[in-house]
Amino acid sequence: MTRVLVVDDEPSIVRALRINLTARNYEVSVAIDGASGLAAAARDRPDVMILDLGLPDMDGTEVIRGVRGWSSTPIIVLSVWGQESQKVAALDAGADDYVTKPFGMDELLARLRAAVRRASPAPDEPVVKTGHFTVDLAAKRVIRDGGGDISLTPTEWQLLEVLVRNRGRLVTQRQLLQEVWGPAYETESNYLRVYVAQLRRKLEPEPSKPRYLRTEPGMGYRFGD
Amino acid sequence: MTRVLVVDDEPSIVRALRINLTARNYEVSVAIDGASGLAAAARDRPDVMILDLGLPDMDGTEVIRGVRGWSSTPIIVLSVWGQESQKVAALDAGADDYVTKPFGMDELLARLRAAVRRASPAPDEPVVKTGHFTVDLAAKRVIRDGGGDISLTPTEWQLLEVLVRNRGRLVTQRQLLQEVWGPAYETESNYLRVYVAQLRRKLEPEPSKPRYLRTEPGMGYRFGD
DNA sequence: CCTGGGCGTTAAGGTTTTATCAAGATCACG
DNA sequence: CGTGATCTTGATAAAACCTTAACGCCCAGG
Repeated sequence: MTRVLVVDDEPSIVRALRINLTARNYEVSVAIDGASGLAAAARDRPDVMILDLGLPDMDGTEVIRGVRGWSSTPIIVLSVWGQESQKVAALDAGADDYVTKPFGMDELLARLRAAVRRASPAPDEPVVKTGHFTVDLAAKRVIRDGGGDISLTPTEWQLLEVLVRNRGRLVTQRQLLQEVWGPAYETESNYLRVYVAQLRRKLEPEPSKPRYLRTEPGMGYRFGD
Repeated sequence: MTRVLVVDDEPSIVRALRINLTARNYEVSVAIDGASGLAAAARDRPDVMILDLGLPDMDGTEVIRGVRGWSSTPIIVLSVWGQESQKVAALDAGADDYVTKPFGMDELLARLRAAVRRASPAPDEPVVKTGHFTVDLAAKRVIRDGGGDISLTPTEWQLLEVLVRNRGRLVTQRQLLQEVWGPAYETESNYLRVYVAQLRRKLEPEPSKPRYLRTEPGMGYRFGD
């Protein structure tokens, strides 16, 4: 289910969006100012954001920059008609699209679909096989060779997913922490050690001699066979 | 240089776009109907397309679908005001953005920049091959010809990275020390000797007769084959 | 022939980073 | 409200890494 974060302080707009989006099977969360919008983006990891530029507490482009610092989640911006320069500033700050109020719900929904579609360009090989187990990204399953599911906790799964999507490539500790725990946890590298160890215990044939979940000391981890 | 394909049959718009885009250092090509637009897209491989929906020969969404069949080049659509359903159809067909005529050139340019930025996440050419090994900057990996990873420590990587990014060029000791250890270490040329030696031991077929990591006495080092 | 500077090599010490374990806190669910 | 699973946090031992210093080589210049 696609998760949408709406950042807007006008109750009528929030209400309209919530109803329409929920009816179309989006999962909607709402923030009513910039600061809580940034917090919500970090916490909820929405698949797409709808952001009103006329927020009470901070400039819309600041919010965009705040999110763009660590995430490439698509951002669709809302603003009143005629603010040409604002449009330009928002797009240059990293917004993906722009809708003028009052807007037609159909248009907004179409732009939303377009944004989400653009953002997910990875319909590639959702199944990765190694010599000892198979990871099915789409089905969220790990199957041991010779049969038998390996069950992972949500955090373990997220971590494995990031590594597998970048298989062969080194993923820095920062990036892992950011993508799994959020930008506020960039320095909590202990979490990584604990969870990498758990994954190794579940996946590796010899957990003390990791073959698939490899450590690159001082840099990060790498999934590879 | 970014290549833009404009598909529009209104001479005044074509002229305005050509002037403005050329002035901003885009390379502009033009087609005046849908059929030649599709042909031009296939032939020129533009980095981004600007497409007017009101073409004489075919429906705009058909053009979009035609391009989307084989390419993910960003498409920005132009159309007259008020055709709400047309917007929706175009976005759903695979357009990336939508601008209503009459439009402000600033806005169009901003949307163009946003579209190009989204589409090109990889500006680098991060793989360098020599006769004995391959350096993949993005994956932070060195692979020996004949298979087998060579693992490097963080400092070794940084040093190798600076040299490889400047391959063929002489890099002074100062520059290396500054980029790897920081400006305070400009004179610690002993560090360089230690780490260059380590890299040679790991990479060179004959470490005592360096072929890829060459010393330029009194000056610095050079990566080359 | 001697001397000194630049470079290559090596290895020990100290520091930082990582693996592993275990217990307390928190969350989800009935 | 209780229970089990999951997540956080801290401690400790092991491993990897960086720094530093010493020594030898080569070559140019005195």
